[in-house]
Amino acid sequence: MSKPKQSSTTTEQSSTTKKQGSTTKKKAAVSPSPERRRELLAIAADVFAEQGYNATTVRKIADAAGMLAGSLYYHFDSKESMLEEILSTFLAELWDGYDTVLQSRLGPRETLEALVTESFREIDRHRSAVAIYQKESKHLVAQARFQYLTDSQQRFEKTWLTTLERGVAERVFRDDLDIRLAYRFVRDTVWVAASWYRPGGGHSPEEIARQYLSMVLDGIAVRT
Amino acid sequence: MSKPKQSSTTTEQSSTTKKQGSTTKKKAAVSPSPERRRELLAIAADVFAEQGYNATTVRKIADAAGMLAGSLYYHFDSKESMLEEILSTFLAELWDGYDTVLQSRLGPRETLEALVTESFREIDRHRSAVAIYQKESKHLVAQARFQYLTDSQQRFEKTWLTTLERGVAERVFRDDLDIRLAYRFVRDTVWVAASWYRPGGGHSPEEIARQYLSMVLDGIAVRT
DNA sequence: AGTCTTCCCTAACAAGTGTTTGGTAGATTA
DNA sequence: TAATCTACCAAACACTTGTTAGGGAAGACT
Repeated sequence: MSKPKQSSTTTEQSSTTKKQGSTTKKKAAVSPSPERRRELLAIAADVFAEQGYNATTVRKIADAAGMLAGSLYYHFDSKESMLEEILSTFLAELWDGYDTVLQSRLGPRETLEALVTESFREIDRHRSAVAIYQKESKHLVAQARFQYLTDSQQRFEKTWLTTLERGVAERVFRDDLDIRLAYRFVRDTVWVAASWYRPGGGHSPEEIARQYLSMVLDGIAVRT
Repeated sequence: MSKPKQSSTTTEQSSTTKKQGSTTKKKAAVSPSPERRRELLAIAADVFAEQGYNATTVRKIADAAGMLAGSLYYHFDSKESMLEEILSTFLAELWDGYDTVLQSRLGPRETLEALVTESFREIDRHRSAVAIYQKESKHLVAQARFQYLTDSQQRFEKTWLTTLERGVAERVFRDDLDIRLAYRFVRDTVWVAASWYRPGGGHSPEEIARQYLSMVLDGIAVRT
């Protein structure tokens, strides 16, 4: 929201926009160390998660990092590119975990259990990123820059739907449910946990996964 | 986020702050018709829900309403008071519905079913307000002005926990589950539906409620 | 007829926004 | 020792933000 500078629509080589003119890509500061970047991104992610992306000013991030607003631009192109880097690294690691699960070619029920458990582990590791993803992804998908969010979402949906359909075909999941509703049900129940989950809160990710799976698979009612 | 004007901290009777000095309470425009207010609030709620509160400028709301930004202040004190009115009227109607259910003194399972069904009806009626509530309430509870959000949340939690505990005591709900986890499970699964639910999408609120209840109560696995 | 009331517009304001530019202290390298 | 590089600061910039003040057109009421 904003994007100052840039006068009209097409002309770009005008006056103030000098950018750079040396190395390879866009501008991206001089040569910041990757470790410091990660530190700052972790801080930014926490602030984004707590206050919301739009409500977070670069000055607040800088405050939390013990520096001034302008100094952030030594490490990052823009506030938005911080957000992008946070979300894309999270999604990359998430799919790393998912792919490992999917390559094991388990049965549908075991696949579902493994995916859910893996999801809770990711929530444990990337709590802030997950919270940001949930709150902001809906607006971001409209922007071309965040195309990978849409891609990921579609792959996500396909993965889950396939698993559920396989389960129905193999008679381990009920066949009297709207499968898309079931998908959203499973998906949402898992990820909203990021909004209240705090690491070190007595429950390990695996424990939470076990209980959630127990409820999702068998329900909360007593069997009669 | 902002709050311009108001120079220092305590002095208030300075220069520009004339406010008014006539009727009774704060300032609140002259005498806008309640119907027009409701119209504008509905529009504002849609924009808030779609873009997020902080990302929504008063000019965007005014655009959607076919008027200019300043004109909104004939009807409302501030952008924040629009948000407050949207959320408080939603919560009032929600508790209206809940209280009707609770006063029927049904059994725990029937209470749960009725509460969930009522929740989906509210999502149907106040889709935008629910979406706003979910995204923003976490930041808002910090502000004294939104104290009623905290109150409502606590009453919500108490209502659900009591119902679940009663169910466990009467042996209709499983006793091997962490009841607080079960609470969050039920609560979240219901309300996140607002993020994808669109009225007229083939499913009535009652239908969705039925399917959700079926999953929550009996699980998605086939009974063996 | 005139006065009031309702509802909006025009035009500005002060504060806050993301971002840029130039500089500089301290470590690293030549 | 001088040159270079790293990571930051200080100060500004163009723009956007919520909000206000004054005014005016159209109808309602006296």
